[in-house]
Amino acid sequence: MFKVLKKQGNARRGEFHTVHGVIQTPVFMNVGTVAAIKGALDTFDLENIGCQVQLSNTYHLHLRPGDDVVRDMGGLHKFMNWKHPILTDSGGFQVFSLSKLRNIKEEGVYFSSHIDGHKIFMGPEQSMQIQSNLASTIAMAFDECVENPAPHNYAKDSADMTVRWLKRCKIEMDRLNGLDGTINKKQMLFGINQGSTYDDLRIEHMKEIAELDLDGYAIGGLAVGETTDEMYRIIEAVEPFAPIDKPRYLMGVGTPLNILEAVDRGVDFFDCVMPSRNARHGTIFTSNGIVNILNAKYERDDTPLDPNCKCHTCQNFSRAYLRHLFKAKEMLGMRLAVIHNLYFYNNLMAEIREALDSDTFDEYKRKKVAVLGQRV
RNA sequence: GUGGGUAUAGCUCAGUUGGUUAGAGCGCUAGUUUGUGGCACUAGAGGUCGAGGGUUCGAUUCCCUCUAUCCACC
Repeated sequence: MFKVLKKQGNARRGEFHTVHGVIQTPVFMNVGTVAAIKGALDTFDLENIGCQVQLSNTYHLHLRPGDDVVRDMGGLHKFMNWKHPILTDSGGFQVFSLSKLRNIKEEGVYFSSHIDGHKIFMGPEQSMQIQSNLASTIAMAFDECVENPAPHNYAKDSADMTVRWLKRCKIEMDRLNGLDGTINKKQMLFGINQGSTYDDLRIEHMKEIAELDLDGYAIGGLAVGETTDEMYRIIEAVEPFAPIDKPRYLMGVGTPLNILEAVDRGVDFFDCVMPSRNARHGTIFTSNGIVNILNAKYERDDTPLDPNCKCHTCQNFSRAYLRHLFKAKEMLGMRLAVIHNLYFYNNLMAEIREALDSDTFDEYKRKKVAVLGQRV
């Protein structure tokens, strides 16, 4: 159940109630594709960072260790010792991003494993069954993610099929939630809006899936080749047609700036690999802008990554030490950088929520936008 | 001491049968990263080719001397 506590313009401050606890929104979900946050973080680290929701991946966990293994171990929560909500991505995007040889049909997608190349079939029913075995809090619908730019007719056919797939997902999820052996019988389902960069397709698609009374609505197929302005325009076009009493989730986005702009346009949920991937490559987000910790100028810099940050890394270690760890390719460097970047993202969301609570979001956003893209 | 080898980018080495602006890998410098194939990708800087002399229209390349260094032998 989703409750909007406050609104400022289109920006929403809300609460999403789940069997695994309440999610305060707007929220950033930390990406742990294979039931692990890359950079050697465990779930205790995530608690300290202030992470509310973790995202894991249907496709990856199906391949390894196998969703049947996770089910037999009591589901993802027990398996990785995480008590809070987990959202599982459906595998639709991975088919699009990982597999070059894929054959998309009405029944589902035929493609080959990125690990050993063996043939795999996944359709809406398979995706729901796997996610039910994983027993996540929220399951995502199985969709086709179209790369931008795409021809209008291809985008329309794809969006139409994604609606048909979504209906099959809902039927299968309802069936699975009713089975005796199901671990999480209250597993929720989010639908995914598609339609490439075409306002008419996006709006028509959103209207159709809004009728299905799902637990939440995602906007997918963005940040996959279109410009940032197009992305904002699509969000604006679709927002009026998304149910107001359900959370909106912008999939795979984005930079801190993207998140501020999307919150301002009515989005509640986010996830992105950017804080963790960039951290592993030495790009650090700070309250003063972006730091590339590999830069020579930090060789003898005794200050923390971000002087205003309260994370474990900034409280205890210097830029000079972090740079050394990265140069030496020590795992610890990645770990400390990931801890910081994830803290930064989660803290950004906490500040956004506070600003919305105190009706100062506009002012907060204006201040942040001026600084976030800069290099330190 | 004798004989032989080597000397080219910060490092390890290619190369030129003598011919425009001398290459690679690593390192270095900077940039990129958006529902994550675990450490990726893109670009850039950097060399009077050990020193001196000779042959030649022209030498990093051929010859001589020196220096450094490695190996073997005494």
